[in-house]
Amino acid sequence: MSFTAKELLTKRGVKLTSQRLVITEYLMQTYEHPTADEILAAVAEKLPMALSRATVYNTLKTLVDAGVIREVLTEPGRTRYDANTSEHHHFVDVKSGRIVDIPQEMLPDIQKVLGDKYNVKSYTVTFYGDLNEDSK
Amino acid sequence: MSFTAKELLTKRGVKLTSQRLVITEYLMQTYEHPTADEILAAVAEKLPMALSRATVYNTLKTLVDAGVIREVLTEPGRTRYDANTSEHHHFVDVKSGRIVDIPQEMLPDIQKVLGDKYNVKSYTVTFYGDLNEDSK
DNA sequence: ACCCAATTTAGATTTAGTCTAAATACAGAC
DNA sequence: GTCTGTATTTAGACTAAATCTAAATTGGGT
Ligand SMILES: [Mn+2]
Ligand SMILES: [Mn+2]
Ligand SMILES: [Zn+2]
Ligand SMILES: [Zn+2]
Repeated sequence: MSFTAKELLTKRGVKLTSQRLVITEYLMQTYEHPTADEILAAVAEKLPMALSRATVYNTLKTLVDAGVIREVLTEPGRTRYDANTSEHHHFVDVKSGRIVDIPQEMLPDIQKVLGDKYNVKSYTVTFYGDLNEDSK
Repeated sequence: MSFTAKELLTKRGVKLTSQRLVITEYLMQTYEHPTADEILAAVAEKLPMALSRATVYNTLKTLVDAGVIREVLTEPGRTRYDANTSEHHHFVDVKSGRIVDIPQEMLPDIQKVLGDKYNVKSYTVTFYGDLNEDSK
C-alpha cells in the first residue's frame, strides 16, 4: 500500500524528471520537516547535474499543487515541507526545534464545533511545548 | 476594565514614545490582523515626524515580548499582528482573506488530549473556509 | 530518431525583515 | 525647570526567502 516516489508522481499526473524524483524521495524518507534550502542542500549532492534554487521552489510548488506533499507553517518566515499528506497536525518541541506529526485522530472532532456561521474547509493545529524524553 | 494604550504600555513596563503609542493605538482599534508594512502605511500619516521601517519592526518585537500584542501566522511569508492577547484562534475566510477571532472557549478542551508524552505549553488553531455572509 | 511543450537553469529581482552607527528623546536626578 | 545617561529612532545598507526572466535542455509521445 506504500507507493514509491515514481508511482506517486505518475499517479498524480506529475511528469517525471530526475529533480522531481530525488526531491520527492528525499521528503518521503525523512521525518523532519525541511525548508527549501535544507532540501536543496541535501539533494544537490545526490544529483549528477547541478540543481538550481528556482527548480527546488518550482518543484515544491508543483508537488504541493499535485497533493504529493504539503506546506507546514510553524514559525515566521520559513516554509517547511512534509511528504506526510494524511490529515495531521504538528507538535513543535521548543527546545530542539523538532517537529513531530500529530494524527488527526488524536484530537477531538473540532471540525464541527464552529456551527453554521463558519464553513470550515480545513484547519491546522500547531502545538508548542516539550517532548518528553522517550522521543522516537 | 478596558485599558488605554498608554496605560497598557506603562503596566507592561514599556517606555512611552509617540511611535509606540500610535502603533499600539492603531492595533487596538482595528479588527484586521495587519502586517508590519500595513501598520507602517496606516500609522505614518498619524505621526508628525517620519516613521522608519526599523522602528515599526523594533516596536512590534518590543510589544510582542512585553505581551501587549501577538503574532499571527496564517500564510507563508507574512507575519501579522493582533492586539487581542486573549487566548484565541483564527478563522481565515479564503475568499476575502479576512481573519476573524475564534475564542478559546468555542473549542473543546484540546489542551489535555495529547497525554503525557507531550507537554503542551500553547497551541494555535487556524481554520480555513468561507464565512457565511452575516459577517460583522 | 524527431519534435515540441514542459522543465530547468543562472542570475536578476522582489520583499520581509535585520543590522549599523549616528542623531534624538524620554525619564529620573538634581 | 535643566541636566544627563540610556533607550529609542532613524536612514539606509544588508540578508535571506521566494519569485521572475529568458535562454538552454529534456523527456515522452509519435
Ligand atoms: Mn524575509
Ligand atoms: Mn521570502
Ligand atoms: Zn507533518
Ligand atoms: Zn486575533
